[in-house]
Amino acid sequence: MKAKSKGAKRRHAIPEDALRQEPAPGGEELGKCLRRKEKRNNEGQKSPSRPAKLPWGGSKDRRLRRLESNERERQRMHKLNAAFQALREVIPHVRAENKLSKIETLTLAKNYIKSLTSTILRMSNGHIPAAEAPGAGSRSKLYEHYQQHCGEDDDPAGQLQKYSTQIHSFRQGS
DNA sequence: TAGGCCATCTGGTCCT
DNA sequence: AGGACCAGATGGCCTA
Repeated sequence: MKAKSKGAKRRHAIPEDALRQEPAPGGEELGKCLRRKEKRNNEGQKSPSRPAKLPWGGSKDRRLRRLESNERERQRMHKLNAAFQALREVIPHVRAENKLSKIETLTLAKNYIKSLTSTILRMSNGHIPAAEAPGAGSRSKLYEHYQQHCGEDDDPAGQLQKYSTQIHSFRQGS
């Protein structure tokens, strides 16, 4: 994969002032958005059911709400990215210099969980102590869950190998 | 230069 | 009603 040493992020959050002022005449961000929207509106409407709405065409109040909504969306995405970062940090063998992409992180995490699950099952012969409590079935919930999601023919012993192979391939790709 | 990845904007829909 | 969530669109940055 590639090194993601992006410099200063391209876009900047719209300053607080923008929430209270008319859009700056030369406001780059706003300008870009307008251009994009214009382009989109000029290209045939993809969803005829959607009435074509003019960018910032509403009232000042509508524009203000849009900007606030953008800010919330930004914050939401930042939280999502923080969660991705936290996930990267608990997956072993993450390359130190090259950040895993989101898709890599999810794929690796999935296989890591699978490999851990198969390891636990192997070590406990399919019987988790907690599941042996009165009222619990003879097969652990973990085992049932594993069978349900991994399938009977998905060799549990192969999960670790699969995970290791994947880590290796990610490393090679970097 | 093409392709991958990402941040951001945006409008629709769902939920509280 | 307003916020959260989602998916599509767009453009910037980076590497091969």
